Amino acid sequence: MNIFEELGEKKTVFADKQYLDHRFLPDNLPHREEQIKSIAKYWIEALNNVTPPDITIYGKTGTGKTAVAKFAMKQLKEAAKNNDLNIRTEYIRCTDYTTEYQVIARLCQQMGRDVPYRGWTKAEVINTFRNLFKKNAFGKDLILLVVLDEIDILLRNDGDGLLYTLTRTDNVSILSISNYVDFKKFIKPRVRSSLRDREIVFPPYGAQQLVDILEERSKLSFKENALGDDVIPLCAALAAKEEGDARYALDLLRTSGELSDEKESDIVQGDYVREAKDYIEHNKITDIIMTLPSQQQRVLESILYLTKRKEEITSGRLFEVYKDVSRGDSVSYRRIFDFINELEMLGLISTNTVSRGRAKGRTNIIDLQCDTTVLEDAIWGM
DNA sequence: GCTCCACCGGAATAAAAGGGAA
DNA sequence: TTCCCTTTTATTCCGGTGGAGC
Repeated sequence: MNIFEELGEKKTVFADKQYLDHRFLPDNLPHREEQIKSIAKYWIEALNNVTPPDITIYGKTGTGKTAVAKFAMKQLKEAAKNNDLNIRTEYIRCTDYTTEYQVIARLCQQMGRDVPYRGWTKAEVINTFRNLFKKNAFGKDLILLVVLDEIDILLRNDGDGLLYTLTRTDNVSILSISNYVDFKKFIKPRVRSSLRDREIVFPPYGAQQLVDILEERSKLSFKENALGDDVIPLCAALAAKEEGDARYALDLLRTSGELSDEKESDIVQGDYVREAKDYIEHNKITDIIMTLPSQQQRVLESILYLTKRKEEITSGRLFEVYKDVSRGDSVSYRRIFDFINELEMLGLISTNTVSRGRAKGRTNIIDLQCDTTVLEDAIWGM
């Protein structure tokens, strides 16, 4: 028998897993009606052939920002089609397109103009982009709504040039999505003044709200009676503790189901959820570390070494150990400073700057934020 | 040969609080 | 006790280099 067919016949608690993927866009988003309406209230201008105001969305991970934005895009596209208007919506994730050049080039490409990744000057690309709005044979003005997801990443990396360019292009409206409230500190005043944005805040989901979300999705994705009574409340409770992260809740539910299949059980048990929690945590860390550049792995290795020796990790001591580990092939302290910041952004470590007076000066105290055994497995193992 | 940009490091500036002067 | 200075490192600013697409 064919091995794929054989595996395909294995029994499962799932009806269709795809509905548990956080990228799946459901037809309705429970407990986000208000936020959708807020966006619609501004974007409706586009249907009157007026460029809508810019919008900024804040909220922690898994609070439905991306889903709501995409939902609004879809709805607007439908409405525009019905009214025969020339409205375009483009979604760009700034972790994939990390500089002004890349974003503008991507926008050109998505709107049908071929632009090379390199070779052109920034000005050429921007001109090409702006020309898209000029000639319009059909008389109707083109209005572009750009969704910039995780814009804080781009601002940190490349500055506010992109926002400057976009706000100074007629008929472009920006919807920026950020995990951090303070991302505007990266925007200089000259740009901030032209970014007259409306702000919408996404609060974390509460446990009961997460239950509603999970129940809706589980109806689509699990077979009937495949879930134990306590499974959804448990997933919701655990995710509520993780700052109301719906993505995490969905992950837990899916992984619990997968564990259940592995054990060839007909019903997902509450115990599997707890197992799933460990599994996800372990995998998350391993994934992050595997994709880390080797220099950063070395920094992490040094931190692990010092943690195991129960030494207090100051930035100076870390640099010493790092140089030792690197054996000549090391980068400067200046670089390590950046690496430490990046590791902190990833949630692997935490830092705390303290000052110890005249004799000792300032230093960073670094703490490992993940399980040492998991980290050891990831760095040494495999 | 041109451009973008990831990666890098030097130099300047900022920060905090113990130490010492008053 | 108060206040300011010193010390040491964090943090920022900025420019250089080289690989890669064109």
